[in-house]
Amino acid sequence: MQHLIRTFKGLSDPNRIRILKLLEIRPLCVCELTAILELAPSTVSKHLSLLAQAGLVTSDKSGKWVTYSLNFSQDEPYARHLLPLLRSWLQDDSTLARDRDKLRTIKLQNKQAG
Amino acid sequence: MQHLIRTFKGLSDPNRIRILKLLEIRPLCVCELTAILELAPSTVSKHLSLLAQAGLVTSDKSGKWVTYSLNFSQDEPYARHLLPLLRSWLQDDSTLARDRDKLRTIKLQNKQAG
DNA sequence: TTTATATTTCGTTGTATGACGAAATAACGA
DNA sequence: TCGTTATTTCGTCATACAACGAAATATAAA
Repeated sequence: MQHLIRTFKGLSDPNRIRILKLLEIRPLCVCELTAILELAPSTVSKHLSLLAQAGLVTSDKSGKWVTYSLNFSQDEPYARHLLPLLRSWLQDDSTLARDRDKLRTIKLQNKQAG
Repeated sequence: MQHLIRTFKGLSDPNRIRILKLLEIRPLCVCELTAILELAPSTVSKHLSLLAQAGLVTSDKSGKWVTYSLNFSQDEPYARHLLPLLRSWLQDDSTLARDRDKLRTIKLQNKQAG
């Protein structure tokens, strides 16, 4: 029960939904998400930590960056069922569309910087 | 977005999950749920109000009683997809099993009283 | 009509949550 | 090494939420 509650709580915040909808596109590091959401890095990190505890995302550290991805693992049946539903929902949301636009810009900046 | 958040918040409390899992068995009035959950009637009423706002349940007043049911209406796609998932989950939870037992007892009491 | 039952609304209280900034930790680059 | 960048942890603050009891409303029963 507790884990299911944690999972639903993970899905119960608009900024966490924005994060999950961005991770549908590709895995992202905290700094990319921070730039798109325009929240403090500590805030984004906290959200990601909650999503990880809920089993909705996994993290992978490589060098300076911690990359977060959607978690479709067998070990997390709740996430495994809910993430595909979430993918099918909110396809016309304007905030999420703007976030996707911002992701494209940020990607470009990264390529220029790298 | 807001409605999806409301729906997930509706699912983010253990007592509301208990209510939904009881409504899987049959529609129930506030007083039956109050007796099973052993919470104040005002608390149960508040939970049901939140669940109704989330589109997860509907209410039907007849005489003294207000009966709540799971909402599988076309108008509520989130509930329509999430309630069947919830039905498939938590099948071995001991608190929920005790709640189901209590429902059987309460039903008997009602029959004796009526 | 009066009483009892069912439900909701309102006000209060303690706890949980989301936001931030400051500071600690880790790894890269000059 | 030293500074920069990325990330997390900690402390704080304002708001949201779950619980209760008291009171208001509505219906049934005596």
